[in-house]
Amino acid sequence: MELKNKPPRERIVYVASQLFHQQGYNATGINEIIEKAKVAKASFYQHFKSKENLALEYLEVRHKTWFEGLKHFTEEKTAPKEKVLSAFDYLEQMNEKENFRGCCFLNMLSEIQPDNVRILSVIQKHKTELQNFFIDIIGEENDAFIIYMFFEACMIDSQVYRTQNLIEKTKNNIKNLMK
Amino acid sequence: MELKNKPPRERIVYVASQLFHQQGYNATGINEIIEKAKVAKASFYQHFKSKENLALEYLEVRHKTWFEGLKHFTEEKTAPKEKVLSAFDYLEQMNEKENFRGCCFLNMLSEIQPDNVRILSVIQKHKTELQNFFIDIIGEENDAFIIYMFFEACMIDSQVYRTQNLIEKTKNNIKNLMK
Amino acid sequence: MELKNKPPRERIVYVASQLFHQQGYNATGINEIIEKAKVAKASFYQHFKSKENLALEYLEVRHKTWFEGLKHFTEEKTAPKEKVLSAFDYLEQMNEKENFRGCCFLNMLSEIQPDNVRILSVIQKHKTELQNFFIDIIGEENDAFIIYMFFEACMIDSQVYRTQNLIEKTKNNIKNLMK
Amino acid sequence: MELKNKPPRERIVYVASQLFHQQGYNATGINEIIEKAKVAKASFYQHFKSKENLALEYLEVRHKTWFEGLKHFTEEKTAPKEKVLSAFDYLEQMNEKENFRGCCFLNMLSEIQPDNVRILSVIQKHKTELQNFFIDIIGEENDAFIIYMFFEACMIDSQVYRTQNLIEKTKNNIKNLMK
DNA sequence: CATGAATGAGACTTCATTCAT
DNA sequence: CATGAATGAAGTCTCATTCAT
Repeated sequence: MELKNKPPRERIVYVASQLFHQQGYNATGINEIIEKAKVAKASFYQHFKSKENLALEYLEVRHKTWFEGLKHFTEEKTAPKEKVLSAFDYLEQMNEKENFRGCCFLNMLSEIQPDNVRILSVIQKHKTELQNFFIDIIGEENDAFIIYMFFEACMIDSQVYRTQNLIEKTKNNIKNLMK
Repeated sequence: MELKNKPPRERIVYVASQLFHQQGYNATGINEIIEKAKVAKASFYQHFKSKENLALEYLEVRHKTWFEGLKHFTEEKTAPKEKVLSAFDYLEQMNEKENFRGCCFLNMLSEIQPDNVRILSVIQKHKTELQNFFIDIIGEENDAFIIYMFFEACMIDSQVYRTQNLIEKTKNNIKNLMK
Repeated sequence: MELKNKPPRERIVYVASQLFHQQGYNATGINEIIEKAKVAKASFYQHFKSKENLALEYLEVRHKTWFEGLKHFTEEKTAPKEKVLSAFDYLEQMNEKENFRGCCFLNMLSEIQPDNVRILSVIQKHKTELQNFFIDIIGEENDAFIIYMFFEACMIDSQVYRTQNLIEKTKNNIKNLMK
Repeated sequence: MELKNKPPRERIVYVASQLFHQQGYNATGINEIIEKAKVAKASFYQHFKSKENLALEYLEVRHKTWFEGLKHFTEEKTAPKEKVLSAFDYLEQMNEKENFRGCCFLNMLSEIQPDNVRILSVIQKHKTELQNFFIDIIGEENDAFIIYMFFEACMIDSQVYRTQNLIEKTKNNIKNLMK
């Protein structure tokens, strides 16, 4: 992605997204962001009232692009079973692409304070949409929640062990479970 | 827990455990720890070479006590199904007790850098032992992994929504699935 | 020198120069520097990436001003002998002015670690320029080195005993040696 | 040198001497000393009331052993010229042996505060004895001071450039100057 | 809309020293 | 004579944010 020609605001969001996801939210300082985004400090605060506001934008953008990617991956399939399996393929691809850093919403959840409702609600919205995604595919709510749980656990497990092992196992299980 | 009469090292670990779990690792400074543990800063560094070393001890202690709690909860049951169900009861109880802060190992995982092998391996050890815990109960490995995935997902989900809803649903599912 | 109206960076360098030279490099903390320079700590680190970078600037500035002083002292003389003698006069004057603290490059040399190439090379540059200064005046290299050695030894000796005694003796010797 | 079987006090002085000379006085902490000397902290303060007292002992010991080494090097020669030349040989040998760290008395001088009379007087004593050493050999005071200045300057110069170059030049000069 | 300079508060860590045993 | 635990002060450096231009 060519940053040079993008407007400052986009550069900030892009750089921050990389850094927040790879090193964590608290471990990433404003200074590092503006330096790598080649933006003056005051310009940063012109666009974002605070670091937390940047975090919100980061999550919103991620929410959008992540689901776009997911839908792009699954839309070519028609059968529910195939759609579900390609959701797990998407997971594997993202793990490779992003170095097994897991779910950036859950990572953020680990770092925020319990009273931070603004960020928490974005995280909740994201997970609720994921649940609805599976409900839409599968139809039956309880089964959809089981797949959702597999999905969440696979995401976590691949972050813990930095492998796709459990995802592969789970795809096999799904092949047997869903007729 | 009465801190006053405990030796400084224990006070440090106890206070740090509370704070790391409730506010996160990076959000908790040495200053806050020593102030609440009523310990001089240099005393802290006499006991722990660095903050990371304290993190390691925190995770090791947590690993030990968490499994003690889990085993204490499940050992009175004999049937595998009952044992599994009480593991989820344990989860619910911990959520209440600790304000839905989720799994401290996964929270720490979100905050460390990818190259931090020391801490990562403690996290991996913990999750591997949890898998083995379910394998021991259930016998069959694939089924055990499914329960493990339910467990992980429930832990995450209750941290996201600050409710026990998914845990309750999952316990009902398990009652039907395991005959 | 009126500090109040100077920009922060100059205030820092000026105050640090005084303190480094009078108390030594390691004995002078950032806190003392910023307090006396009336500058916030973060402002300091905006201007200097580290204390060592300040040390480098300190030596560079000193290198420049010290030679300016030396040349100012000697340029009014024409005969080599007179030029050399006024170099020693300069030494005496600096001793009085700076409380017999000796050569700040040699003082720094005592404090740095052997692998600190950045600072070492500034020190070497300074001493090489001093040798060249005497070579330019005297013409013959071996004789110039003898004067250089006298100069170095006098600088050291006056720091050890806090007197100008050896300098006076040496000036007399030079009067006899150089015809 | 086998440290294990020596009494604690000797171990402290030996270790401190190495560290003070190689890394500097302020850069060497008590903790590093007692750790490498394998001595408890309180034991250290049983033997030395303060770090400064250890510094004094370090300099006193060094003063003794350094002159022993010098005399050992020069006593086999009879002619003044030869004695002087072997003093410079001693310098070269010490440079090699101690990694061109220069004169530990001058290094200490760079680190102490101007009002530290206790340490200053040890340094002065050492340099005075060196002057007397050359006076004893040469007889004539003024000539002796010239040799003393050569010696001091060579010591400094070899610390600056980490070479023996100026020492070699100076030995050649002395061969010509002293008939 | 963009900027470099400045900031108070706090980060983690080490200093030389003393105390109770 | 020896010791491990504890300490107040200070060390260097970074945090998110604001200000004047």
